[in-house]
Amino acid sequence: MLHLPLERQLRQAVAAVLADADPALLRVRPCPDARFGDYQTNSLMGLARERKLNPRQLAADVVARLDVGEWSEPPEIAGAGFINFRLRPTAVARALQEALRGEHLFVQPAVTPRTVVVDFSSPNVAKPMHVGHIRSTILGDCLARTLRRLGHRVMTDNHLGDWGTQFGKLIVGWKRSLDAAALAQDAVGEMERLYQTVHAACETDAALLESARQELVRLQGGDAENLAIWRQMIDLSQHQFDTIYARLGVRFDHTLGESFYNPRLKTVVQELASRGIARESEGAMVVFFEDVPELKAHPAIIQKSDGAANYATTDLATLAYRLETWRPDEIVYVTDGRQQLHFKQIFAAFRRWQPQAHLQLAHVWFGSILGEDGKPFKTRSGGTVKLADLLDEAQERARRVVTEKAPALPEAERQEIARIVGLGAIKYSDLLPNRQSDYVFNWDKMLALSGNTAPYLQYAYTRIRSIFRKLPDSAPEAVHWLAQAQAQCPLAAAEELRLAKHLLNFGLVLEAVAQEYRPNYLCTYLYELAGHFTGFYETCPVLKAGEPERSSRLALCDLTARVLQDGLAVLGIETSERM
RNA sequence: GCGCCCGUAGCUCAGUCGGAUAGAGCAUCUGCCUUCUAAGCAGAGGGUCCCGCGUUCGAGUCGCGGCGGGCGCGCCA
Repeated sequence: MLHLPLERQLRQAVAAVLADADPALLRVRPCPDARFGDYQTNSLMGLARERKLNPRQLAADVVARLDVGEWSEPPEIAGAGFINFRLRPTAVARALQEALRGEHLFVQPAVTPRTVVVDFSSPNVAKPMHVGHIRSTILGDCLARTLRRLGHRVMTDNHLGDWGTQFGKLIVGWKRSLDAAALAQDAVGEMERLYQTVHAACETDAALLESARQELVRLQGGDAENLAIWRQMIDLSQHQFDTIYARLGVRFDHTLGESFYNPRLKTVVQELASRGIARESEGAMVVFFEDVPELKAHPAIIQKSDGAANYATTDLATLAYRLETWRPDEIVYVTDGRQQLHFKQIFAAFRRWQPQAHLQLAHVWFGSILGEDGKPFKTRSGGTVKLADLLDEAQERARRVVTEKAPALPEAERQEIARIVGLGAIKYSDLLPNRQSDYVFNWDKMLALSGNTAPYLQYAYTRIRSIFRKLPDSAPEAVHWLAQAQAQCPLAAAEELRLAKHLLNFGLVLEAVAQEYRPNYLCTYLYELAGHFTGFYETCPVLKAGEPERSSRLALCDLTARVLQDGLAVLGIETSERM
């Protein structure tokens, strides 16, 4: 967080040299290589180019006016016009003391908190949650947690697929071949069976297909019996969703499914039609985007030729409802990449509909989950992999490892560790790759307990906690270091200083995650933090060190544990005291 | 046909928006447990960043053209 005063001073210095330079373009970032220093700015080279100035001369002029001695050694000009800063250890120590006093944990809360709606997960009623839902659920939850951690107001909303043509077939199945015992045993499995049975039969049975259509029409028309069946299907499904979300630790502020917006659909269509945004084409109501080159060939249908609305209509109604009700600054949609065109259409249609709205819209998309063969991930028999089974297997595999590595721990504790490690492994392996990459699902890699994985980070945390368990009750609290550190610089060892400096960048990384919707930045940061900690752990004895090193190192351990725990919590991953 | 994304070490992938000598994990090889948890650490080898042209002080990153792969493209969501 010491890049902040450096950046502030840089802006002042540049303003003194070039009064009209845009301060927003002036940034101080961590150096890519510690040999150059701790922080750098490369902004002056861009500035020099715009104005046809000599970049090194500009850097020299700026450095001459740069007052950063409180935090940094004298800045150095390097290369084509970089300015490098090397933090003074006393400034690092000061930031650590603030954190020990509880003033911050290396995160600066947002100066202007925003209201952000995060739309994610969105499973379908009457279907089991499967691997296809995992990325949206984990990514969306992590982004919500990141934004909250930075001090923003966040509303999570689960836009359930609880309406649509599939309910015609489901109701036919429910009425004709429902197995009550199976429903009591595994409601979602039974509903899935009903749908698949009827769907397959409709291929050859035209009369059955017609029945399904009629049941759908009755449902849409408000038929009491069909509505009751439909509501029961939602309740049974919601129970399944709640079970999974509880296991994953995912929480929604709202669960407003597609059906919630049914009463608003007609109005949306009428309004778009009357405003000339949508027009009739081949019997359907269609929004054309002649002015958007990318969408010129891709108009959006908002009402089918049979008069029914579709998902574009629902999404527009949803968007408008959220805007009216919650007044957000931003809405984030977390879905897979195949819906890119759809969201471009929705956003473009919305801009034309409500051009005055100050609302940021983000489609945060992610790649597919593939099997080892590079094709969409399936079970050996070719079915979809159910999320509950996936979580079970992760925990079971983790349990075997825990039992092998820590046989002395009581059974109940090993179970709990296996839960934390197994779920952590799944989440971390999902958040670690760039979200836009296709994700190759691999049990061994996911649950590998070495390398850049959740267990490695969780293990680093337990090693720290283990030190504190060994602390005699009479030992001074870590905060006692405060008094000692006033007079002397305790961060003498290179490993200590490196670890301490890395702690400072926690907030910077969280901001990057929120800015680009990329949790993998946080994964990388935490992995580096754990790496710096183990480097420190190997070379710097803590409990056996004399004072003041001992207190200083205890403080460093305490802060590292807190950042690790907090960072993992932002990823939605728990920590354990022992492993 | 058009659009979006991808192509980086043997394998799986990062690369913070154009910055400095391109990084990590796995795998391979060499060391390190009488010492706060070895689920660990230290070190080594390994590269035509798909190809070509361009933009500029500087390109894995931007533009154009190819090659290869994935996905999408009016009444499913």
